[in-house]
Amino acid sequence: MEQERFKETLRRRGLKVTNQRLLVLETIADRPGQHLTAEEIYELTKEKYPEIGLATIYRTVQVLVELGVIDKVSFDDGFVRYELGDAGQDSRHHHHHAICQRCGSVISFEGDLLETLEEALYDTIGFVVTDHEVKLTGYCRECAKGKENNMEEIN
Amino acid sequence: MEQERFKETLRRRGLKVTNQRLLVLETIADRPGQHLTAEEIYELTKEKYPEIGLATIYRTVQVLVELGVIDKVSFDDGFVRYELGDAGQDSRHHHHHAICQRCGSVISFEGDLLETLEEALYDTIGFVVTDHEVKLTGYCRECAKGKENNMEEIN
DNA sequence: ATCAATGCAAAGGTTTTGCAAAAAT
DNA sequence: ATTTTTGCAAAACCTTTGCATTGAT
Repeated sequence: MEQERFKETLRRRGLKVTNQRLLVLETIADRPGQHLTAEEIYELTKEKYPEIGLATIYRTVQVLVELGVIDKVSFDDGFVRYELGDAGQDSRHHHHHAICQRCGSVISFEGDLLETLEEALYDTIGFVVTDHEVKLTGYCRECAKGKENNMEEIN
Repeated sequence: MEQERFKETLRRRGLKVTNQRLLVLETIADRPGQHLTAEEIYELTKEKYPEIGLATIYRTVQVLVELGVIDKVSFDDGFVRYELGDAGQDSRHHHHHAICQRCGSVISFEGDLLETLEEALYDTIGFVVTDHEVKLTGYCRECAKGKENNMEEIN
């Protein structure tokens, strides 16, 4: 199963397999498509392991990010958020976000149209891309509708 | 000159033209291509106006972002940064960043290959894109070189 | 004269750190 | 037995806010 691979990854790096690490990953893995803050991960993990501390959450997500198991994302709302990484798929990440600037909803979508850009970057300045993040801002369908009725607010 | 247009923008919004606002914008505008933190803007602006307070910097960059004069960017190093906006060019921003994960250097580049993606997003889910940000992570030429000689560190 | 903007200091919120105790190898 | 990890509380950090004063219109 998936968890065995994670334990193996920890051991390979000389890190210890702890209940806290397994549970934090489980919390995130059980909610694909969500983008959890440290505080949210803390509250959710406490349901299964009430004695866990917030500092452990911070230390654990740091480890998980370093291992490439989860990704760090930010939607500029003052919180750093974490989501399951799409590592292991085909070595590149193709997972992006569209953030509604009115209601704050986040839509995730796939797309691999950055490959030509990445090749060009390597050819011109020698930059080797290992990861990329595309963040689109705008208005989701609902809010785009509402916007038309509220032009005073916008301009 | 450029500054007149800024004063005009402030007035049009009912905001007052103050020395602090002019100087903060000048600090940023004088350093194209740099990505300054609030603290850096504070230190630099203090050279010209020693009595300015850090709170004013925070309040001013907030205004400048709202006016679209500067953009807020983050390279996940714990600082929010600001750079001159490329607004006014042709209504869309085409300015992106490649961040070296070893040395932290940031390379800015242009590119408008997101248009097809944005059209597709509108056609499929009705999302109206007003801005976009592309963040590439990887290794700059120098660090990519160094990496080959230091595989222990990486794996 | 009016109302917005500033500076300072204090408060706010998230994230990190020191350290002794507990757990994993 | 050794070394890492944890939990707690305190500290650090960036950012925001309250308020009296100053400054712009």
